[in-house]
Amino acid sequence: MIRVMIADDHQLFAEGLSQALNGLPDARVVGVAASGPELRELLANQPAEVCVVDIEMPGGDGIEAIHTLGARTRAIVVSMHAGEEQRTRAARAGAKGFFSKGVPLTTLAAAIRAVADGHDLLSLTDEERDDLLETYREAQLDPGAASLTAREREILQQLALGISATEELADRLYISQKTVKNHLANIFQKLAVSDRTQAAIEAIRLGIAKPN
Amino acid sequence: MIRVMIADDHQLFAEGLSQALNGLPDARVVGVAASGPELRELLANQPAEVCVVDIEMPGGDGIEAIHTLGARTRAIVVSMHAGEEQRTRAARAGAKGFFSKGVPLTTLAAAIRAVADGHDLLSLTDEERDDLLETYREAQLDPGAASLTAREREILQQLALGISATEELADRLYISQKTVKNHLANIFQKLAVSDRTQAAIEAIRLGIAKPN
DNA sequence: TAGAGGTTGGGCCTCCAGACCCATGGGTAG
DNA sequence: CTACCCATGGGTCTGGAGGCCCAACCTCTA
Repeated sequence: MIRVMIADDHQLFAEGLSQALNGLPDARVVGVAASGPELRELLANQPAEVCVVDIEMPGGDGIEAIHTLGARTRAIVVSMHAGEEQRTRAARAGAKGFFSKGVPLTTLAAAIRAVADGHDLLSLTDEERDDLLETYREAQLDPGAASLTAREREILQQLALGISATEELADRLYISQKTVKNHLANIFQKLAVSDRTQAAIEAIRLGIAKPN
Repeated sequence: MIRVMIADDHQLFAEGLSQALNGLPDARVVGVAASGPELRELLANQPAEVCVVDIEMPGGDGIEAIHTLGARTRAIVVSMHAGEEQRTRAARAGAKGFFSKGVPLTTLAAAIRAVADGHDLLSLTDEERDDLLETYREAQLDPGAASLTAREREILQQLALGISATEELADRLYISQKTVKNHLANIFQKLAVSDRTQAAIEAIRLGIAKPN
């Protein structure tokens, strides 16, 4: 689980991004700051692996805040305007990534994973960076969830959609009720849960069940 | 359920806001556009009650798009810079609300509910508007969820956290297992579900279980 | 003051969920 | 060719989930 902190003076953006990142199965937003100083304050009490910072913030902008982050917390800079001079400013400040706010969420998510893994996106060429991000496109699931088979995933998806009865699950998947129960038993073990209610909750949390 | 559409060329913002609004129990984002023309196209195939439009968009900005919305779909304009002249531009275009991107998410959520209810926030004084938003602060829950009692809500919260066993629920709430089962039976009826798995899913969907 | 609704419990019953065994066939990797 | 894993399915058993009925007690309100 990657702990992420967000710093942006536009609250609507910060809260939206926070919700979106929390929707990822492998990241968790642990704090939202509206300024550089507030970010430092939050980080003093709450560790985070990655920090998403807006370059344009009133009252001492994000660049200064990055300098004081320390080695444990790496920064990704986002900006409204993706100019080359802003990119170099970010790089000089020690940021590990730089993105325009026009990029898709999946790109930022991949960047967060890559940076949390120790990569410095700003030391790469555009092509190298895109290739690297591609490999981080999909969420690193929990060890338990990662070992789920395709069929088990199917069952979980249905379960998270509210299909909780064994009979209905069997009907939808065209298999016997006994097989459904066997699959569920395996799922319980892999996810370390004890019944289908907890399995459904875990499935939603892990993002296995696609919301629409 | 209020159907919301979002138009913003900053994809990161649009997707983040989309996720955040989908987190609300009484709203659902049915489309995300990156430009005015794309918004019109989406609306042609998919109705929506409220539309959140960025005023600054390349290639024919949001203002023009609002003109063509029609009576069913009402617009709320958001902007990076909350200038007075932008507000009047939005008002003249027929928008029903105007907000800086610096406002908290809850304010936008309240505005969406108010506008969906037929209010025109731009025809009010600041004070009147704030009062009105205050009354729309909390989500209008589904009829079923709305009739849940405080105790039933507590049970649901625990359930959505993964406390699925009757015994554990009873222990946490300091009541007998029988009472837990009675409460659950009432919850099932009110939410129109048939077991605790479906109840937990509904609780998460309705936002009854606070994520953290 | 009487009634309504919420919370707390009881009893009883049926049936299914989950735990623990097992076997077979198909695909894949060594 | 031989294992191994997966999907499929069987059997059995016990505990608990959910259905249905009921009753105290409390608070609030008409």
